[in-house]
Amino acid sequence: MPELPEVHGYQQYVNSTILHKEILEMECRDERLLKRPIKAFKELLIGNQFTGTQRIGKYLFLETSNQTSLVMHFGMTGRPSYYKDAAQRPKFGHIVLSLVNDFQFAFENKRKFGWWDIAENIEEYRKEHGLSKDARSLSLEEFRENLSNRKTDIKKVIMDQSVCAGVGNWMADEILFQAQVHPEKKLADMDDQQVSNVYKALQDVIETAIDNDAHYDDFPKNYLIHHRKEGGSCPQTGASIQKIKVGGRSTYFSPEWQKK
DNA sequence: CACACTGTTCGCTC
DNA sequence: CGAGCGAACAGTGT
Repeated sequence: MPELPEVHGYQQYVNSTILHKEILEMECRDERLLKRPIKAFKELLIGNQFTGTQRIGKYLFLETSNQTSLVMHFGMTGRPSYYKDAAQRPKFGHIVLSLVNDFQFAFENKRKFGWWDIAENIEEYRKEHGLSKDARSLSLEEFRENLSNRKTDIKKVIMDQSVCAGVGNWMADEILFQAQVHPEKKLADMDDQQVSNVYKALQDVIETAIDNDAHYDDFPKNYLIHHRKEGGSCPQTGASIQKIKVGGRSTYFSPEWQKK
């Protein structure tokens, strides 16, 4: 599930559930989800509490009372879950924190592509991991800088987390649909106006998704997402939506509407 | 059985 | 060294 808007929602969820509550225990059922020895996480978390959060792209940072942050990445199938009764532990809640108020916090991760890490300093961590500033707070000028002179398809470029952190597969398709740009268009063949159209669509799609709590059914009628399947009907032209592979990912677009 | 999936990371080539 | 590319990772759903 999680691209930028979903992780934004997870951040709100964390903020309203587990901040400022002492962590008593940590249990992890599959340590492949941990980027460091479990001992390091326990030392950081047990007896401590979360004090705030930051989100950069799809990465969520949970700050603790001693500066160092817990880093969460949800992969393709992750979400947080807060519940009281241990019997309510979700089926895929592979990592669980027990809190002082008898509530539990589970990191659900069906497909196990998500992970936890530790960051001493969030800004340094961001740079070390090649993340741009969060797409939502990126200016047009910064967006242009991050594009530099990349040679590959525009879709691959905007999905690159060092260009505009937070964009994933469906958002990239939606952005390019709104900007009327073909996903295989090369940056070198785009003029300034087209680049700024992509930037504007990027911001619009993010805000629309957040306004609607990442609930796709509520997105505007003219969004591709309602028709994002092979043979779907383009909400602008009525033409048949086409499916291709770009950068190994399924890509949907409207042939006449999105020009190469 | 084959394939798809809203993501990242690794190893390889250029 | 960096960009680009394809495969790998793991599990579930159709």
